[in-house]
Amino acid sequence: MERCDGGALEEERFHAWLNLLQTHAVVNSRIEADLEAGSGLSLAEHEVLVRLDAAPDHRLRMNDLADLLLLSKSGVTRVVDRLEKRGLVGRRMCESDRRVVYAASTPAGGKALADAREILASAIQRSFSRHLSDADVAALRSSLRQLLEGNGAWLERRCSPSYADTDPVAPAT
Amino acid sequence: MERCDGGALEEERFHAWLNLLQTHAVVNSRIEADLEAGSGLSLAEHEVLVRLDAAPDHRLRMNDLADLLLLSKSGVTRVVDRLEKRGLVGRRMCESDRRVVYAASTPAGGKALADAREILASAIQRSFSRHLSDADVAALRSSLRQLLEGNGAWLERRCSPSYADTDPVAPAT
DNA sequence: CAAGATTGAGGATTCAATCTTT
DNA sequence: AAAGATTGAATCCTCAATCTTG
Repeated sequence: MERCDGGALEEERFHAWLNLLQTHAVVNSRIEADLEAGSGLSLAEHEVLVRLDAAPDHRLRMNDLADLLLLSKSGVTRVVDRLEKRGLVGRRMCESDRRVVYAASTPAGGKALADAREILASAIQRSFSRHLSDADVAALRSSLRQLLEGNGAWLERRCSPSYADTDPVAPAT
Repeated sequence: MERCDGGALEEERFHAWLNLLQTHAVVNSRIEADLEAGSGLSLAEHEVLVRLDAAPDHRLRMNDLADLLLLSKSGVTRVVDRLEKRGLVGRRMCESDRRVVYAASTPAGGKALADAREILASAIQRSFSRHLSDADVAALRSSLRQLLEGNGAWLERRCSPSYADTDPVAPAT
């Protein structure tokens, strides 16, 4: 607690939190703008394509997609609606349990993702990576990971989509 | 470019960015939920009150408020609308230039802010500060600040509202 | 009844257009 | 015409209610 110095430490942390807010707002909006301008995909749409691409058979149940995306279930329904209208994903029924719907990546979706990859990589480079040293990145990830763990939000599969070839654990369904 | 190792470094940074996204989403939603439950204020509304409270005469032009808040001008108009309906801020005309409108904190707004302070402090403590060491906080702030500077978004006054007593520069109008 | 998914309603935000004042 | 502020339309998101299937 703040018993040591009457609030200065608390201040320091309050500002650190403000910085996190600001940084996210600035970096994210720039990256999303670059991605959208270059590929026509929002970050949310892009992440759907990433997750589907990473999944076995390039498909996922809507529910599982919602867990991965940190988005409400209805939010996922809507993102998938938009992508489906554009032909980038499709819906497929499950034979064994007719309640579930699979979202599946289409060839066009795979191509859109491939096209977006370079664009996103250079956007991240421009607005994020370029400004940090290797040590910064390592320390940042460590702190961010502590925060995720501390808030009960650390799921390995959430944080390591197939963008990484390094896949230490099997993608458990 | 990624000429060093064929992509592993790039991967590392891509994941660091994903972690930033996730951490912001998780930490922020928890803190905002706590604040909203305890004080009825959203983070955006709270920040308006903070900025007005920090300003000379407890008032700011709508335009300046928009700069500070990292929100569009119309967004500010709407937040102020909501707060005005609840009596927490008021609008005042400027005599010398009748185009400008001041948003001014009311006594009720000051009280709401005072009430919210403890709630927000403990929310930040619970979902953020508690999980980081002093060294973590220092390193995190350093990295985040580099990112802000690198993206041309570092404005001292933006990142140090009057929550801090330390006010090195005069709040230029 | 519980689980998976969708739909409807409502909130918050942004862009472009508008209005007023300089 | 330019600056300050607001408004309208559109988008995206969430919550609660609903529908279907197990």
